Amino acid sequence: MDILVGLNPQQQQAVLAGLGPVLVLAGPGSGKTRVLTQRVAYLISTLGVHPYSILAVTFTNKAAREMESRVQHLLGEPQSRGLMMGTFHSICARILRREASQLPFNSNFVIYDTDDQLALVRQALEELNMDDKRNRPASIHAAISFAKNELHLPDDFPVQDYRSEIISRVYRRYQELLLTNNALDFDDLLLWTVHLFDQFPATKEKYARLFEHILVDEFQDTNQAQYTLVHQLSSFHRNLFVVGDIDQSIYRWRGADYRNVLRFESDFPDAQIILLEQNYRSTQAILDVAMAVIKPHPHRAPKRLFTSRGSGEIVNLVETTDDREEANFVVKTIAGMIQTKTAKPGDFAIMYRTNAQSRLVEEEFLQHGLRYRLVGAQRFYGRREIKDLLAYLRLVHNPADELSLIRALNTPPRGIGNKSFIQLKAFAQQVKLSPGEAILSIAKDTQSAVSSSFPQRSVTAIAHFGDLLTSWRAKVDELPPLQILDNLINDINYRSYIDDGSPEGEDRWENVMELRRLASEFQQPGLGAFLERIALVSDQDTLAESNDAPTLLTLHAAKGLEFPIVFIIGLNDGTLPHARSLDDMEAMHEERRLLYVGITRAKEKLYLVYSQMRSSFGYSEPAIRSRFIEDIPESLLQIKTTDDAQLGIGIHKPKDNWGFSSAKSSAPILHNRFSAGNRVRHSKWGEGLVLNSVLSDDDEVLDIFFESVGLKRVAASLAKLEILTDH
DNA sequence: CCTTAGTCATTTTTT
DNA sequence: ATGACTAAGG
Repeated sequence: MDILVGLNPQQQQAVLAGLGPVLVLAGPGSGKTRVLTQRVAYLISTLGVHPYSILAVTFTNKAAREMESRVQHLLGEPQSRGLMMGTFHSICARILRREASQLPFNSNFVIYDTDDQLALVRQALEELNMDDKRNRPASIHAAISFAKNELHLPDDFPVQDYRSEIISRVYRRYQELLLTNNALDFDDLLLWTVHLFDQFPATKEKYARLFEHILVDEFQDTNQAQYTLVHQLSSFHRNLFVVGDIDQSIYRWRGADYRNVLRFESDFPDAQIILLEQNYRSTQAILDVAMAVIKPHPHRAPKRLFTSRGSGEIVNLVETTDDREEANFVVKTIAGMIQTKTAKPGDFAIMYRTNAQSRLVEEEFLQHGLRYRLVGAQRFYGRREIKDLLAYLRLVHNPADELSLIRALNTPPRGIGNKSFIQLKAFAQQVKLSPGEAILSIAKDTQSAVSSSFPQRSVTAIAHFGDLLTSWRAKVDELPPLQILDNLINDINYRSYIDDGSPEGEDRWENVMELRRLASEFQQPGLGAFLERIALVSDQDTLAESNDAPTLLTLHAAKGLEFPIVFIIGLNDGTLPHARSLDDMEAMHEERRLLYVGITRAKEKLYLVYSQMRSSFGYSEPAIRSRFIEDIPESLLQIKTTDDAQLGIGIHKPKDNWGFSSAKSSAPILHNRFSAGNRVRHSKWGEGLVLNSVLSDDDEVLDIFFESVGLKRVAASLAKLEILTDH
């Protein structure tokens, strides 16, 4: 049977495991994706299971798509049609749309992102006359989210003290607000689905009978709600196949509980347990470091990792002077290896603890004129122009969405301000409609609004907006998302609003074009699928398909991926482990696991990098190297310093008396355009005095003292500088 | 109603 | 250092 070709005995055992519960404990790089894929193929082709009777839960939607295409490839074309695959969140969204008639929202619900969720918490606080300074919205929201993941509804939210009383009341109001907006937050998707199955046993039974086989990846990162859901869905057939690795559990902070793996063993005492220990990804040198890092972790089942890939190159531990130099080291090293053809640009990954750390590295890439790809959904969807247009689309899809209405109503400005909106809300309440629906009714019949003490001017403006909304909605079931998007971009003249001809304006328009490209992937009429995809994109989903450039990503986003050459930067106490976990044992253990995940992403080469100084909030402070480094025996490491001559890729830099390093080493190709003593004018910062000018790579780096902002370091090619005096 | 200057908080990690 | 939010002016 060619489904088993190339699998080791343990992998085969997993693929062929019989009916009933199965727990696969899979170390990093042990081929668990292959096992999952081949098992699905095996179920369909050999056991004759219908694809639509199989539910496979993956950690990202991208992983689901990949698995689907691999299964298809194994089986030959159409046999895999109907497979239910996706993340917990996207699967729940599908179920909820189908079953919305039994629930207090309709199937056009929108999924609120983090910003919307916070806005709603703020609104709840305000309505309850609570101070949002004393009660931080973010922390209240975290508490609500935590409660939801533990399946606590407002009614059974445990109230023990003053703070939980506050949270309980905000939670209750927050939940009401979501429903009036016909909106769900991320946690609701899980919560409502569990609730649905609880309240309507017949519905639960329908799905439990449907899914003969359920497969769950990354089981160590499920939370209480997801665990319950898996139980409900597998309650009929009990064919539950879960794959996980406690050592790789990194989402405790969002409610995940690796003890679900242990709970599985006790809840299903008859479960077959299969251990995958052979690693097919990394060299032994990398695995040894990984095991040294994870070894001190308490209460873990000791797992041996072994590889047949040979010992490989020793792992590098690199000390740099500060974080700027850290970034410089990484990019220089990469540039060097690309130049000497030691590696391809797509072979590299740079991993860090916090998103903020990407910036210095990005700047360094820019300086070197190298392309890179950045993993992170927030960066794109957080942009103003994207949020604007999505607000319009969501409103067209679901007029009850008040948050989107507020955003769309006055972008671009059309004379409907706060006052008019308050009047609108009052009017809407009178006629028992949501504000969005009220606008539609005003467009139809201006008189009703005028008569209820609305100034004529705002009625006209609102009616105009209502006409637009009505016209878009009229075609929403006929046109694909791209058409709807284009229509509204035209109708509101959006380009002239955001693109003023400046470079920033062009960037904004570029982003709109990117959104159009995303929309064009959806051919079917209707906005539901498109909006849902956007709401539930994971960071990994944004990873561009073409991998011909180094990848920048957080350690969290790196989960499940692999790269030939990996740099893990910022290995300093306070960064990794993060300062926020210093006083929490469990959190500290999770930081260790996070580093373990990062290390085990590497196939050939690994660089662990830290620096003596780190800057945060703009100030540079001394830092000590990560405590986790101390757990690695020195014999496993090649220790380097960037002022070490042996490194020799031009990282060595003499220090000038400002404490800045200046790279005079590279042969100057250009001439200095500026010199110390020049007075210059900068478009934003005004006049300044050049203190120092240094040629670096193919640019001129200037230290300038501006009257307005003080000392700045700029690249002459980027900052448009005008010389005021000549010597 | 929209622009601007000043204040302030912000740094985990993400569906 | 940067950006988001608030209060005052056009």
